[in-house]
Amino acid sequence: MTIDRRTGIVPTLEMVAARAGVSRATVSRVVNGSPRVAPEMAEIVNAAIAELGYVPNRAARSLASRRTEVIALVIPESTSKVFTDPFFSSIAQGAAYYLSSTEYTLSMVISPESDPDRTRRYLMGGNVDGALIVSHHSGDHSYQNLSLPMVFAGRPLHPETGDNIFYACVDDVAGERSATEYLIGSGRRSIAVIAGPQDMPPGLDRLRGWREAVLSHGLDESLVEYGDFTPLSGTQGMRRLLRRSKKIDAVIAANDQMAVGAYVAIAEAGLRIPDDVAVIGFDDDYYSRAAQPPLTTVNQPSIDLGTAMAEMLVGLIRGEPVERVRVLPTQLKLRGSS
Amino acid sequence: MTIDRRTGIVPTLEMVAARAGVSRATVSRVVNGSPRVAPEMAEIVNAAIAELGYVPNRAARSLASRRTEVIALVIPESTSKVFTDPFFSSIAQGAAYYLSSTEYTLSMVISPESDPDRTRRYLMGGNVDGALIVSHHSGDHSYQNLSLPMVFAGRPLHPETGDNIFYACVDDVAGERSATEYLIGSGRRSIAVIAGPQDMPPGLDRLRGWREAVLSHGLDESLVEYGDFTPLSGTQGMRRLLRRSKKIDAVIAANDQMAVGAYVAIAEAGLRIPDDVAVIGFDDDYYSRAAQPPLTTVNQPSIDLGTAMAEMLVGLIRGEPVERVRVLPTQLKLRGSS
DNA sequence: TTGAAAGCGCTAACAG
DNA sequence: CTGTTAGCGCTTTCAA
Repeated sequence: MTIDRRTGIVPTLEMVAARAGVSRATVSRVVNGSPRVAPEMAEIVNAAIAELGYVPNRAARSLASRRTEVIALVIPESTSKVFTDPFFSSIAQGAAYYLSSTEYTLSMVISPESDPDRTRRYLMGGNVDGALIVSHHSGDHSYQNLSLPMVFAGRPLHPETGDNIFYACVDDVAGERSATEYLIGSGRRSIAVIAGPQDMPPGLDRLRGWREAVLSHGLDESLVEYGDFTPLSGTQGMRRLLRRSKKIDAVIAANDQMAVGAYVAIAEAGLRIPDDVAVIGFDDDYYSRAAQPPLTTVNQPSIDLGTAMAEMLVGLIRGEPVERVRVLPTQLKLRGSS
Repeated sequence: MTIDRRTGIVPTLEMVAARAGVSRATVSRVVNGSPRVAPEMAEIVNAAIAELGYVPNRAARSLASRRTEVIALVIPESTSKVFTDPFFSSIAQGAAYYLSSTEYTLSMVISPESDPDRTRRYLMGGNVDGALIVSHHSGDHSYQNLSLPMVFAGRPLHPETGDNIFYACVDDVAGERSATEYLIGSGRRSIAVIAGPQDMPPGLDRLRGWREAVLSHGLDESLVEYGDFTPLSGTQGMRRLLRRSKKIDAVIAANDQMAVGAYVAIAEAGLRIPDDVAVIGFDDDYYSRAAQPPLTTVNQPSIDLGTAMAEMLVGLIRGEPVERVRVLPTQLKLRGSS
């Protein structure tokens, strides 16, 4: 027998019970894998389920159990405009993958900045069991006071306010430090940086990683210019740097887009990559691979980040012990620009 | 009063009714915007709703009304591996945006190719009111026989089988034709093509667009090589083309990645873009913008595609008349490579 | 225009 | 280990 919406022949738990000659409670137990069912009984019930093609009704189950088995992936509207940003897509992908192996379903919620209460009401209205909150690089944890299991992407901007929040993040400091150290190790001595905005954790942390590395080797730590993560700002930042110093033999940008933007300024100055100036980015997104020469960059495992977040959240919902913070390692991808 | 999960103080419709001094039925009518309520009554009820911060319980509503207000976005697992592909992300984004203005919620479903029945059961188990099906370039409509409102991305591979299916797509033929005609109009006379796989609609249609254009101008239609949409295959295809003819003064690739791959072969041959050889891609993704010189390409409105699909689906679900096919126009983006 | 009453399909005590 | 019995919170006839 097949389920047919039009004719309304959707088998119910009650029909399964009748067919198997047991009570609804028993069928429910079998469906939910309760240990308190005799194996033979379970077999009979399972046969009936298979014959009827029974599928539990989510709404009924949710209403009775007070669990929704839905997890929200909350994306602020402004960042969703750059949802094509591989970073978000990857997180969504990682989360969706992990959740598909659980009983949870991933629901995408675009949170309009104009009406954050809409999202708050949705989250608190018993629609979801928990939420994954992704806000692009901003460290904005404006949802953090809802009493709902939540896991954030990235550390909070102000660590002191985040005493009680759960998040997964990438080790930006270590990533940028090791990239810088790689440059030092390959003989570069005048290493500039095009930093990101200093009001978001990745901007701060990546700059800090560079600074730690140059300082610990006694190199110049003054070669800093700031950009806003766009390619154009990378070009402009690089122009300023080259104007300030002729000796620059390497530059690190806080993301790939700015690094690729820097290519333009380097070419304008008649310099060659990597012979005259080595370039390293951060993110390992499309830009780095499509660049000519391909960009050496710090890979951040964004799919794993999504997986980690989903794992933590499911643990939280199930009441299992969960570490408050999960820091994922980065990896330097050597390509042609360094 | 605030909703509080822990203390269980989630206001119910019944509480609103008590507070407003009316029956639950009336509250329900107000919540659902029924016209059969006296305005003054509605006002009183709305006040009570606001005071209590009442939010309807989805599960209960769904159980009683037999509607879920959930729409599935189904992504085959294999294509979700390239979910970072801007094409999918954009469709998801467009759909999510549109749906956020409706009562529907978008649920991401990754469909494991190893167990398609899992997805079928999910879709037919009363979990969703409809589905958006995205399968990368494949024209695979294996879900097309489910009796559930569905809208596909892209035309079916075999048009005759798709008699009764709804889909939105981009006009690949016209897009590639106009790109080719642009090249002809700017004086190019030996226009080669790096075509995509011929077992998926975009591969077929884009090649056809090129062919229509060159034929209608009496130009050589033999300069065809095939790739698999990867940059490497673009490089290889271009090498073969250049080996076959020294006169090639333009090449069109079926996507941006192959076009950027072609850059490499063109450089190897000591030729310059666009002076010696003009290059045009298709998609307008990151590759085209990051390329040096920036790639002229055919933009496909993939966000709009997602919006269109969602719109069609909601129409279907509501029982409104909906056109079976929606074809979105492409746009030639002139950049530095042509 | 409003209210009363009967479920929607399932879970979860509580008995047995 | 299995069945009985209440609901979960809302919509929806049907009367009034």
